[in-house]
Amino acid sequence: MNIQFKKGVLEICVLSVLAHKDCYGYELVYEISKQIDISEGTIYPLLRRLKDEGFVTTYLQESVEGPPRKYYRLTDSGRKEEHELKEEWMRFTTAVNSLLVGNDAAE
Amino acid sequence: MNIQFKKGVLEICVLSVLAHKDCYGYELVYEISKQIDISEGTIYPLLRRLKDEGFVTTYLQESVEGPPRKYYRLTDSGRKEEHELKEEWMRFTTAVNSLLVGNDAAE
DNA sequence: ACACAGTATCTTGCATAACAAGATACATAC
DNA sequence: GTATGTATCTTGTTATGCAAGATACTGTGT
Repeated sequence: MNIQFKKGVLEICVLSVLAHKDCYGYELVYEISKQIDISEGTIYPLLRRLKDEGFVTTYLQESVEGPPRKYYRLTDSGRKEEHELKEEWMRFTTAVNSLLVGNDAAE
Repeated sequence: MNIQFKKGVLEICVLSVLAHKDCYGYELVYEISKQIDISEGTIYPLLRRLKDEGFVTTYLQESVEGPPRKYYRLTDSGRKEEHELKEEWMRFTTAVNSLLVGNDAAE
């Protein structure tokens, strides 16, 4: 998979999953990996950024299967960001596709 | 516009425009800018990479409006790359959208 | 002659984000 | 006590886009 394509997009994916339910990091990797390859070395720094920017808050919860889990929950600001980023992503892919298709049609 | 989204995508855009017609760098900026912001500091290094990788060849042509233009033409390898990258881009956006829509539906 | 705008190419240094690899630690099973 | 699965986090590397500026040719206005 082209790593470059993911730049900026994984952030929307994380926000989008969190808009559905609170998750811990390891769980997010599992959920997103159903569609897109993502590694732990990517998710944890990303989650830290989202917290630093105020888009998520965290809380710890114990687990019977291993060490305690750090859950992430969207803030209002995070919900707004999720919405805006998603709109921007849609605009962007529409623009790209019109460029690609436009040139396909002309071949 | 989110700069990160463009990572890797501008390369397909350039290849796709070149699949339609030979272009010089300045012209590519103009064509792609109709849909996506792109600057000259991006296009020239990108074109050099594409040439180093054997996806394009170049030829000079004089202009009455300024300095000579360096035209870029797709090679067979470049045409193949354009096709493969486009397919990968389609697969990627489908995967992302299914993640985003999936969570929209669950809200 | 001189300055300026438009056309055209190219380079340097910076910012960002994803990843591989590894460190750490808890729980359970063998 | 060793290995496996769960879980978090850090370090160093890599790739790409951008702003800013350098260079140079052509035509226009003064």
